Amino acid sequence: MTATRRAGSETRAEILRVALELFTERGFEGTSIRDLSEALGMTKSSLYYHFEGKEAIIQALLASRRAEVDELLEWIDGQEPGPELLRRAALRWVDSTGRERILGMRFAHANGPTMARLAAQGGTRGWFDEAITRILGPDAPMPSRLRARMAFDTVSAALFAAQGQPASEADVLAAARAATIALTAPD
Amino acid sequence: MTATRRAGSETRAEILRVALELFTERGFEGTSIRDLSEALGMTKSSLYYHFEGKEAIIQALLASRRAEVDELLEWIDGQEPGPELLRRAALRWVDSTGRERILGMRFAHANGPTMARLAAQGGTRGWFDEAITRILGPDAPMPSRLRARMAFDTVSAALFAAQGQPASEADVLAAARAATIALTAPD
DNA sequence: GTCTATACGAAGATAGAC
DNA sequence: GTCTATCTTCGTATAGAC
Repeated sequence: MTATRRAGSETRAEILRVALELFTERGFEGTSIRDLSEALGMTKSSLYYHFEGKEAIIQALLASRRAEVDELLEWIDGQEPGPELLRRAALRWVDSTGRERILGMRFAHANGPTMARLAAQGGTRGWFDEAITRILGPDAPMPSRLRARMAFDTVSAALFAAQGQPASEADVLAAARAATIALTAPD
Repeated sequence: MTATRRAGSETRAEILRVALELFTERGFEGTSIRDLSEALGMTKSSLYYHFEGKEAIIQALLASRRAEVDELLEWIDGQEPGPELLRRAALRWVDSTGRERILGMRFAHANGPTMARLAAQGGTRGWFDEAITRILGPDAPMPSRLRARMAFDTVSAALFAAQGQPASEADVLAAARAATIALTAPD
C-alpha cells in the first residue's frame, strides 16, 4: 500500500503458491504443516516464522481472492442498470477467469466445510450476494437470485463436471461460457 | 438379499445416518471417530464393533448412493435413443431428487478430495460418464459431454448457489430444474 | 531466516472385561 | 454389543541454538 519497500517476502509468496496447490489437492484438513513444509523443502519451524499458523495461511489465500470480487463490484456500480446487466456481468466474470482464479475455485470446491467456517467468522460469504443484489435489486425472489448466482458459478460447475475427464482448460471455459449464456437467457 | 433375517443392524443404519450428517457438515477429515461416537451417544469402541474403521463407514455410505445411479443407467438402456433423450434423462434425475440424495450431494460437495481419493481406488468416478456416453454416444466431443454433465449436476450447483441464502429446498429444486432445461435447450 | 529438539494434545485403532 | 483402559502415530505449535 505504501509503495516501495524492500523486496523481502518472496518466500511468503512461494509458500502461498504451494499451499494453494496442496490444499486444493488434498484439502485443508487433509494437508498437514509437515506436508507443506516438506513440499517447500524447509522445516515446519521455518514455516512458522513466516506465518502464525495454518489458519493464517488460508486467510492470506482468501484475501487475495477477495480483491477480484471487489473489482467486479466496482465495475457493476459503474454500469447502467437494466435487464441485460446480469448476463454482461456474469460473462465478464467468466471471461476474466485466469489460472489463479481456477485454482481458487478448485480450492473452494475442495474445501467446502472450511470455507463455510471461514465465512461464518470472517466475511467471505456474501461477496457474490452483494453483486447479485446490486444487479437484481434487493427485492428479487429467491429462485431468480439462485439462478443468477448459478450463472456466475458456471466455471466452478464446469470444473466439477470435468473431474476425471480428459478435458482441457479451454474445454472447461467454453462449457462454462455456454452455460452462463443459457442460464441468463430472457424468459 | 436373502430376504428375512433377524432385525439386528438397526444400529448400523443409525450410525450411517449420523455419519452422513456430520461428514457433510464438518467434512470427512474434519470429523473424528470421537465426534461421531459422541453424537451417537456411544463410545468409540462400540463404533468399531459395527465398522472396521472410518474408511468402512464412508464406503458403506457410497454404496447406497451407487444404487440410484444404477437405476438411472437401467432406465436409459430401456429408452429410445434420440436428441431429446438427454433432457428427459437429466430431468428424470433432477426430479427424482429426494432428501437422501440431497444429503449425498452436500456430502460429495463437502468432501471433494476424499471423494476423489475413493474414486481413484474404488470405482466411484465414471458413474455418470457411463450415463452420458450411453446418451450422447461414445464419440461426442468434450464440450458437449461437459454440458451434458452439467445438466445432471444442477441440483448440486443450485445447492452451492444457495449456501448462506435463506432458500428453501423447493427454491433449490426449482432453480435446478430450470437450469437443467436451460442447459439442454436445442442449439 | 532456518535449523534441531521437543512439548502436548488429538486422532485412529486394539485388548480384554462385562 | 458396549464398556474402560491403553497403544501408537500424527498434528500443531514452541524454545532456543546457529
